[in-house]
Amino acid sequence: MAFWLVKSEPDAFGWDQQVANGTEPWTGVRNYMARNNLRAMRIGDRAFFYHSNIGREVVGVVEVVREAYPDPTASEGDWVCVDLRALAKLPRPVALTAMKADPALEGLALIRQSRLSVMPVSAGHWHHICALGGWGG
DNA sequence: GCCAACGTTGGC
DNA sequence: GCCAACGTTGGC
Repeated sequence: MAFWLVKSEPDAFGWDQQVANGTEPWTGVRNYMARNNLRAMRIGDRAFFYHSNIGREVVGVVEVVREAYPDPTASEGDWVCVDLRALAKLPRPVALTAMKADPALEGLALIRQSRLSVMPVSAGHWHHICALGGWGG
C-alpha cells in the first residue's frame, strides 16, 4: 500500500463535504506532476486530506476506491481523477507548523514543494503524522 | 493583501 | 531550445 497527501481549500471543498459525500471524485488537477501521482494511485492506497490556505492542517484520511480515469471536468487535455472515500477524521488535526518544526518529518514534500497538490508520503512519515494526529488506523 | 516559488507560455 | 513574462498557488 502506498501513501499520499491531497490538498484542498476548505472554501472550495473541505473535509466536512468529503465526509458528507462519502466517496468523491478528486477532479480538477491540472498539473503534470500531480497527475502522475494520481495515475500511480492504487485501490486501497491511503491519503491525508490537507486543508490549504484556511486551517493549513491535515484533517483526515481518505482511501482510494477507484483508480485514475479521465477527469470529466476537463474540457481538453488528458487529465485524470480518482475516487476517494472518507476513512477517518484525525482526532487531532496536524498543523503545517507542527510538521515543519518536527525533525522526523524532514523532506516531506508538503514542506519542500508547497505548490504540489497531490504528493507521495513515505511510510515513515505517514505513520509519524498518524501518531501526531492520534490516529491508530 | 502581499509576495515568493514555480509551472507554463510564447517570442526569438 | 532558451529564457523572460505571466499566472497560479499557498504561506504568512
